[in-house]
Amino acid sequence: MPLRVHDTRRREKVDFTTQSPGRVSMYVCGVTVYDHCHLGHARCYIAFDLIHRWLEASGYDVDYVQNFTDIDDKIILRSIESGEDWRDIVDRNIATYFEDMDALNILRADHYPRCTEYVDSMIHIIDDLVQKEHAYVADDGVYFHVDSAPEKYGQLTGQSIDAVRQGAGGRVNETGGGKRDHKDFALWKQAKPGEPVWPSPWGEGRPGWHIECTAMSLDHFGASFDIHGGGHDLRFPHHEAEIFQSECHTGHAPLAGYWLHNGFVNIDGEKMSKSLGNFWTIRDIVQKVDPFVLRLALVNAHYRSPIDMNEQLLKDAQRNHSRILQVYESALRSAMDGRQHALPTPDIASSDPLAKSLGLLERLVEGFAQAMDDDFNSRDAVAKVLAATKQLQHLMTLGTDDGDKRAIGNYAKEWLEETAGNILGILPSPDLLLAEPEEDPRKAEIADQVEALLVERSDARANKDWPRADAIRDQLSELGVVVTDTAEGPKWELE
RNA sequence: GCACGGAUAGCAAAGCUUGGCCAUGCCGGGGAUUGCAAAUCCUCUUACCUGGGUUCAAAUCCCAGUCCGUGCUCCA
Repeated sequence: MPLRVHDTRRREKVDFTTQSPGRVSMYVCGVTVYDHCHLGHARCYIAFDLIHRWLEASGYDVDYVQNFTDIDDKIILRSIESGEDWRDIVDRNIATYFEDMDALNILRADHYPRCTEYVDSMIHIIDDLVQKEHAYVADDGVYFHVDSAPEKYGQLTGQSIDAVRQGAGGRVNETGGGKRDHKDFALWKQAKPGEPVWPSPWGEGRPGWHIECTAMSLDHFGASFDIHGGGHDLRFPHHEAEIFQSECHTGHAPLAGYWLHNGFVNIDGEKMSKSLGNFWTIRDIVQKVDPFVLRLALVNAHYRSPIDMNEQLLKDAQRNHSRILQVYESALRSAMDGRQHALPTPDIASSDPLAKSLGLLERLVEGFAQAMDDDFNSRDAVAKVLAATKQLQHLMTLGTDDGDKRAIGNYAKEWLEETAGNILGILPSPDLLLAEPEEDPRKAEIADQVEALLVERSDARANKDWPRADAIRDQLSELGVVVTDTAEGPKWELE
């Protein structure tokens, strides 16, 4: 069953093959570290984390590079505003980046290059582009001349040069600075007073935004690599600029075998932006929402579709997540005791309910793999896991003795760990799950009072005095206590 | 304006490349269980934007149209 991926450049799903058998080189554009990460970053890096995990699970050795843009206008602006050294801003935000990504259970990439470490190679590439007359030197920097390679235009957006000229309207003439043409973009920016600078053949200055990814991908992978990823917004101009720079510099095309772009996150139907006041940072959200629940909510959509974040979505994710955890927890518990038997061969047509149930679960795990192989369709994969939780719950009722129970528990545990755990990344560690939850101090305060009322209520119930029993429950409810009657007797929780 | 993507049940959202079966979860209906609740289990109803076409058969393919989102400027 071949893996198929949607390539932005070809605009269709195609079979996935790598340049070097069994190995995948993957470059994903990282963050500009001028501030905390937001929900959109979470979506992007969870999407590529899933791709990373699935490729590894499929037997590929993945070399995953994700950069940090650690010098740019916004960082300089922050530094001027706050008086803090730009290097301190950058270091601090990189540290919080890793904290946020760890909280979301995102596995580390193999390399996290920073663009300021690559200024020399950027200068070398720019110099080469000037030599080859793909770039020109102006008063205020060096620019890439797009008309020097018109055949490369519009590869990711499908736009022709003429179309852009039309669409840009009045802006076409406002080339600004030393740019000869509206379409051209900066490779090197001459320093303004007070800005951080690096020496170059064109005077002191700093690199333009696009050139860093060219330098870093070239350094790690050479002229061509398998997957280039990033947010949907980066297709143009950033990724098209990379195509120009890299392919004109190396003479090798295409730069990347597959271009993957994740869809955006909206909040309550509106674009997330600071001006609308609906800007969610990852740190803020994980205060309110379990990071695993957030991860499930984001994974529960195809990575290319836009996703609308709202209360209902999180509520659904919360519910689904706790159902999965319930099953996982009971699997862990029954896997612990008793001696293990061999389970029957899974057979969907069998009259043995155990063999049949196992057969259905085998089918679901195959469905999970098919979903992930189909352009990393995590939405469908989640559906398979949810369908499996019911089946696993049913399976665990089928054990007739301890040996069965343990074998079934182990089977359920492995089923979930293979899919929800290792791939979707939404299972907490077993230790964490089985640990006794910390007692709420507010609970201890009223415990005696509640226990006394519960005893009274049990007496009332024993005497079939239902009005009295319900009155006590109402009384408890006023204390903020919810009572549920279970087979082991009444239990209570704070609301 | 140009480009890219989308329109599926009350809601969210897969499936469309390779036409024929079935998404999935929530909500709602019915039932089991329960003194009643909660939880759990069983079960059911409700769909493929519109109009044409192709076909034994269309959510899926073709043609035309409508509506929506995003990009074209720093953005994951």
